[in-house]
Amino acid sequence: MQRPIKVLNVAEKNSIAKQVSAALSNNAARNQRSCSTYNPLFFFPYSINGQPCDMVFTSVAGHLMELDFPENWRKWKACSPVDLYGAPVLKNVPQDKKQVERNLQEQARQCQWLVLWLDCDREGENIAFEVIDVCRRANPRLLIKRAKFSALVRRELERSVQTLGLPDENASRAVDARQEIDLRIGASFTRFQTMLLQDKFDWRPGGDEEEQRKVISYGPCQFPTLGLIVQRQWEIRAHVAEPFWYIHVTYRAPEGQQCTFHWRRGHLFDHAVATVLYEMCVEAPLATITRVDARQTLKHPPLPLATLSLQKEAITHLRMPGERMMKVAEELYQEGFISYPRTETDCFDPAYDLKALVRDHVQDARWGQHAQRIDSGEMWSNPRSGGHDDKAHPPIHPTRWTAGQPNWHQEKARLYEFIVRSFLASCSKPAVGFQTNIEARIDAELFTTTGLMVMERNWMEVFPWARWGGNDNLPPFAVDQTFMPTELLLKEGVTHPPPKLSERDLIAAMERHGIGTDATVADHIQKQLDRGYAAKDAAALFSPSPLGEALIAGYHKMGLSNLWQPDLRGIIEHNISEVARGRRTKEAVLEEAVQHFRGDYRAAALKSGVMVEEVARFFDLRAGGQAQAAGAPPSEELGPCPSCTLPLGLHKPEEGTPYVACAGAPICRKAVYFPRATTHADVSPQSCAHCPGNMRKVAFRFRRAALPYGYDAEMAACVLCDQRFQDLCEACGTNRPPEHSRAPGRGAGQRGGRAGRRVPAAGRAAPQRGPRGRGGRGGAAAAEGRGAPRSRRRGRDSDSDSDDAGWAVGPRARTMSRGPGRGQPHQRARGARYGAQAAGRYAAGRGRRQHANGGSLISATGHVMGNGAAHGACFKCGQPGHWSSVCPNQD
DNA sequence: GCAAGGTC
Repeated sequence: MQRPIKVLNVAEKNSIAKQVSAALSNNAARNQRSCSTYNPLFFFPYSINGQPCDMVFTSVAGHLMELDFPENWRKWKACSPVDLYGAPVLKNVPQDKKQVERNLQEQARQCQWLVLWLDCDREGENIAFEVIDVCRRANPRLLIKRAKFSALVRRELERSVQTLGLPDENASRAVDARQEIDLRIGASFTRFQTMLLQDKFDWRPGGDEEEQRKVISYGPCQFPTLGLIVQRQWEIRAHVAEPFWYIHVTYRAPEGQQCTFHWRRGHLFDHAVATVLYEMCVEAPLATITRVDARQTLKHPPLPLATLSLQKEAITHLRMPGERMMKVAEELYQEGFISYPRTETDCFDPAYDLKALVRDHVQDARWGQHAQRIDSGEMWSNPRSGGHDDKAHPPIHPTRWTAGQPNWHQEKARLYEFIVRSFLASCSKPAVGFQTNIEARIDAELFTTTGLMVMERNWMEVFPWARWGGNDNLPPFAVDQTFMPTELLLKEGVTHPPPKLSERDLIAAMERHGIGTDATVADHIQKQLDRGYAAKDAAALFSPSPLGEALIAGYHKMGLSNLWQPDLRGIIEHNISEVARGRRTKEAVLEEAVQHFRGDYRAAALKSGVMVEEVARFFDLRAGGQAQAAGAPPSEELGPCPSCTLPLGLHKPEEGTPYVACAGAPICRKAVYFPRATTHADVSPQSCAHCPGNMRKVAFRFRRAALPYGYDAEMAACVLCDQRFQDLCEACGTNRPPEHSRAPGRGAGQRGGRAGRRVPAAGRAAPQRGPRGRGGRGGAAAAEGRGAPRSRRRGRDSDSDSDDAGWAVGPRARTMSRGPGRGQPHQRARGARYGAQAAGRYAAGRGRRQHANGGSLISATGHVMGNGAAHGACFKCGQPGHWSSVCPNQD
């Protein structure tokens, strides 16, 4: 008989230690308190590959160590912030984790093996090495093993413990790199901003000294988050309302049923064209039904809840901010009513006994009946899978039934109810409806209407927040039937700016850009409010504070927008992922990052006057602050353009001559554009095809919703005649269905000079306009007069600094507007950001004169063709697989 | 007085 060895097992948190111990010991583990309050010990015998073991299971509570500068570098005035890029950093166990450390060391001394059961992600791997470090100091002879598990179910845990491996050093080193980058840039820019601005301005007139002192923090998650809020504010401000027209048709049947028809063209921005089409309808108003399509349709229940989806739902349905929701969920979890609330998993393990969980709720007065129907199988349907699994936690679900606890506050009861109902809904059958789509023709115009009858509500019965319904009083139509419309009107509408960001939108945007993790997204949002960078109004919509906007505008004017653009975090993540994959060393990535951000820091410090000037637009200088501010250089004097040596800022040539484009650098990356256009690109002599004027660039971001397929967010329009260069469908004048661009004969490129009007792909030089530039009459106005910020998500081109291409904002910056592999761009432009129905409200893009621009191409289908590139076909050569801006078939 | 990421 072999003598048992002692094995120390460490999990990331107590709940995992408890579950794994229970699973491996058949609920026979002996529980004992340790010197660490939240990390008890569990003892049980076990056998690993035939080797008898005395298992001791305990836990840490997240990271055991913290990265910081040595004491003498922590004093703010001890060094220049730029020195923090070269300062040493230390990893230490902070005071509040000393108990955890002691517990580990006490146990490690008595054990031969150390088995690491930390979460199977990068951070978990890093914590594993922290645990190793601490335990090895107490017992250098420890044998180190790593348990990898993909679910906390017995079979999987048993498999895991019999196939122990080694911890992944690369993953851990990636986290070390992330921590160091975050610390260095966070600390240096926080000190920079704070020491530059803190005492210079009267932040709260009349406030005492304590109120005046505020930390103006910078963080690689904080600032991209703030950037999203500010960017939206600028987009709202830049919106130009434009009227549009549409034909409105209603019909009321003699039996009383009624419906409203929607024009297939949506709406037109050309009043003349809309009027002509309308008059044609009025002259032959009898409508003919051309299509009746009726079918059963399903509405699926919600996916199992992960942290971010729960946050988004709680905000929408319970009006509970994400950060608050996490606190309440934490309480529910601590009391054992719900599962672990920080999870990315949105699919249940098939081995999970969901019916048992449901059965727990049949006694409830509110949802018991529905639970009963699920349990009996009548309502049961396997929960859908969202396709995400963090391999450590199940989706958020109730773990214990309660009718409510006397000490519960209202929010807690509501959140519990939401989680229970959501869980029951996810285990229920989909709702069934009967949808009828009708198409009618009046003259040559097509109109559609839809009716929906909900036949079975199913999951919606237990989930009162769900809405599904439509016109259930549709007149009975048959193909070829004719009717006289009750109303046939030409109505006018107007485009609206995008709404302010809601917390839900903000979370979604952060998720999309990889800013923060599921556990920290809400914290980063809360930090915007705590730091006074943004405010939330009564409708829970975010807008930047003057300080928040000034900070972003300041970096923007310095040409350092990469410090706040949403890609920042994604780029850091991308680089450290290379370390985790073993493709690059931690040292190389760190060195590159330090160089890059030190460069940005120096640039920011050199132009600090720009920041002071920006803040001075919103806040009064304090007594004594004047002198410093007066010495700051005005923002127009930013030094020479790195590409052409012309002074940055507005370069004004002789009267009557066109503005000079910077040869070889059509987009001057270091220049700024807000609030005054000052890039050389803005004053480049792009000439109008219709008049001898120069074109101006206009912000089109929020007009994209109505733009035809594949247009860039930025487009050019002539200052003098305001022609915008777009190819639009003259026949329908609206967003074209996919078949338009598939038709032969496509080729907007056949229109001369097209390439010159398009914004070049990031990282490529823009095609220079040739001798078409005629005169500069519009140039001055173009450059000076357009204060509206352009929505340029380009940042710095990837060739901006040859030594740090990996840290520059490259083509990723464009993925929101389009990008291979991210879905159909047109669909996303319309739907992804605001929802398909809402898209029309923001639609503007097509100038009213769009149809006057002649020279359009009529395809075989009678439609004017535009850029097919959005469908994967190049608009220049018509071939799929590449963008027109990188067309290999044409120059 | 700085970050972000774990967790309580």
